[in-house]
Amino acid sequence: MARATSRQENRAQRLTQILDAARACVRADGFHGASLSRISARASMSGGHIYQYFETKEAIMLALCERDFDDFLHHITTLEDYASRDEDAVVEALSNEIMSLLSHDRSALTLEIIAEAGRNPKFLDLVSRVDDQIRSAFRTIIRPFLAGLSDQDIDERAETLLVMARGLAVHICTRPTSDHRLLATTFKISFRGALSTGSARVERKME
Amino acid sequence: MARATSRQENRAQRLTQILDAARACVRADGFHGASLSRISARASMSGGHIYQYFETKEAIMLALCERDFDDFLHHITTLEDYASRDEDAVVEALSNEIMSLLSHDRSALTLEIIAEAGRNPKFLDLVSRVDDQIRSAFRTIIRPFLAGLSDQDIDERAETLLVMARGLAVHICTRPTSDHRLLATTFKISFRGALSTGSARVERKME
Amino acid sequence: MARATSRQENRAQRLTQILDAARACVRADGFHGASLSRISARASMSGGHIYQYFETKEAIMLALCERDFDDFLHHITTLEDYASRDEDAVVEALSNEIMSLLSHDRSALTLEIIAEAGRNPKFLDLVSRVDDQIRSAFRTIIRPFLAGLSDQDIDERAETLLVMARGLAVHICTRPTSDHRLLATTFKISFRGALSTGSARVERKME
Amino acid sequence: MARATSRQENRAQRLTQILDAARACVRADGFHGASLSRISARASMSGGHIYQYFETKEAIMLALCERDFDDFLHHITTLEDYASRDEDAVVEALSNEIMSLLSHDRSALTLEIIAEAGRNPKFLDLVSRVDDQIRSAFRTIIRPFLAGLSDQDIDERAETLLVMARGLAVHICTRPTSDHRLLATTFKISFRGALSTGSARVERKME
DNA sequence: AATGAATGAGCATTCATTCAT
DNA sequence: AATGAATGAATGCTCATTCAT
Repeated sequence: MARATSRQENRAQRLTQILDAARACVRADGFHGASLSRISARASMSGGHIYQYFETKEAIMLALCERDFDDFLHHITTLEDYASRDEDAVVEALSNEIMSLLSHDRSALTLEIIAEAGRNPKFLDLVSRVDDQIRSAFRTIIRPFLAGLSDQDIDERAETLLVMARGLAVHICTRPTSDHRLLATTFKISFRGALSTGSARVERKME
Repeated sequence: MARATSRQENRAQRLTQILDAARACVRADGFHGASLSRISARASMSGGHIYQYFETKEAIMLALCERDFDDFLHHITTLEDYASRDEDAVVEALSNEIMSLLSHDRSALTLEIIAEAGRNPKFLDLVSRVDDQIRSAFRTIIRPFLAGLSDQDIDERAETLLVMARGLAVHICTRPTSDHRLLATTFKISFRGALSTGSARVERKME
Repeated sequence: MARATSRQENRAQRLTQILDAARACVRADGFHGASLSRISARASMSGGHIYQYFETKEAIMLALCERDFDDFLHHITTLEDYASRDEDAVVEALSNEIMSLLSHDRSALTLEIIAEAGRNPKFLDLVSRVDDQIRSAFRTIIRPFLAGLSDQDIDERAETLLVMARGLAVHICTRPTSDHRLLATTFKISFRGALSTGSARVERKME
Repeated sequence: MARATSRQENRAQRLTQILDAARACVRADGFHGASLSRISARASMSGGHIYQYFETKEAIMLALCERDFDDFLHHITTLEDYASRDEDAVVEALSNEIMSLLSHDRSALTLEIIAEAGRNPKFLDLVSRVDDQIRSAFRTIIRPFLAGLSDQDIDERAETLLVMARGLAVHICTRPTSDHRLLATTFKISFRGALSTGSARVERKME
């Protein structure tokens, strides 16, 4: 039993080693630029050994994304608790949470994934699944403040926040020196727009 | 003289050939995956010949991005004419313009560039320059509607629109089947938020 | 004692497991293509464990061939009983026996071995030993019908049958849909030629 | 024109270089054992350069076989001239021709191909095409001597010679020291059997 | 007896780039 | 201006084998 446990632990640790190394390499060289020989060197393993844990390089990348997304989603779902607070508090808290989730490290990986998703359906699936959950969380959070609106209206507003979150990830990577507070503020501005019932006018004009 | 002109024209045509081919290859395989042998085949030129126009593969990619960005900026600057219209008209018109600029084709290329910019300063420079111009255009457009606000306030709102534009590019690639009208609406919602002077409250809370 | 027996039995069973798995893998992928990891998977053993039964992959292959050849030879030697029958009966019976020994399965393996024997003396030894025994059996069978001929003459005729048997193995593999009855007939035609004393003329011309 | 010619010549020479090197490597290590790095070294070319002439290693091997087979077939078809000679002369001449075509070198390659054909349809096609032509040549040669026999009878006899030819190739590889005269004799013995009309008895007994 | 972790060399193939023509 | 021959390093991946447990 102790033996088996230690083996499983060892295996889990190896997986972590590989994914950590892969993450660092992807950050340095991108998905395609990250080579298995460099990943294995960074993981302090022989090249061949990695293939006892992952069947292909793509599998490593997918696992890496999944791990990252799982972590992200775990935090996202806790946001739903904000649904019961008052508007200003929610805007404030959610914006800060979003910003803290969007570390430079994670954002860079996210952009790699998104670029890859344009060509590889496996990655697109991953992205879609995360999108769905984020959208759903946002919907839950904003619905109480938009009592009179239709489901479609609420969906549009949730989508707005999702678009902003994606845009923030881009910004964090392309403007590495930019002020986080400024970025948080842009999210709040959009958030206010999304919570404003007055903007129903927009819809009317549209149709 | 006629000879010289024709030479220059020939050269310009070759450049176009190469960049068009490179663009198609990048869309199919990404920056890293696009190989010079495939680019040269698509451009109907020999592999070696390309090196009389570009020193490295990276130079091709940079030129490709520059060409795309120039085209984008040319359209963006024309947007500044909207500055004189009334609010609803501007929201409506600008949103539609943005959406039409963000073709799937261009968005996909933009994401490649952005991902690359995360680790290659030459690409980051390119992206930053475009960002600056877009931001500036947005500022010009929204300023008339936000008469009493400080420059910083206006900057925040312009930045919001820029973030949204980037987020929309992401969305267009990762949700290829999604409704363009929905995406346009999300931009409008943010836009309304950015034009709302009431959201000054947000700022007060922040500091 | 019982323990020892069971140990030996266990070992024998393991050997069989390995060789059966190796055979299946060789058939699927050839000598070179058959990998130890696939063999061990098919044998339901760990990769490392196999090395307690065989020192190298080559040793497995040699053992596999030996086992197959032993089985083949066991059948071949029983053919010598035909020596006492009348000519037509022997031609008929021996041809059928040969055909039934040359299953597609065995023939495919034989061809692998023969190709390997061309460059690996260990396999060549194996093949030579089997050849010798087949030749000897054929000699015993045909001698009664060729009373007046010299040993050399009889050797030539036995060799003829051996060549035909090898050729049939090739044919069975390269013409998988071909009629077994046709192949049996070709053997009979050669057999008749080998039993015909008239063909002594041929020899005379030769020298 | 001179330029173009020299280029084509250069290319043809390179192809020959590669195929010669491949042939030597296959003889030494077999189809799968022959590595491209060794082939390219033997051909005095860089590894990558070979891929401007052949798309895959398999393509090299197929081209190698085709070249060998073409040469073989070119000789085989000249055999049909024997059809007009008298029986003894034909037996003598054809047997010697066959033996001279079956050099050790070619036979070894043939065995590789045959073993491979069991798994790879592309090689099987190659072998089948050659088989068909050899069979056809044999048929043309023996028909004049078997005037009264049915087409099926003649087919059986032609097939007999084909089986012998294949068996001889095997023998030449597995008994490298064996006497070529002995092997020629075995072919003659079968040949006599195939030309004997008396063996019609065989057929009668068979059914 | 049995596992499977671990290695490092080797594989076929592709690549950006250079150069003689 | 234009070709495509040529290079050699690098890629993802598989292999036979060893070893600690």
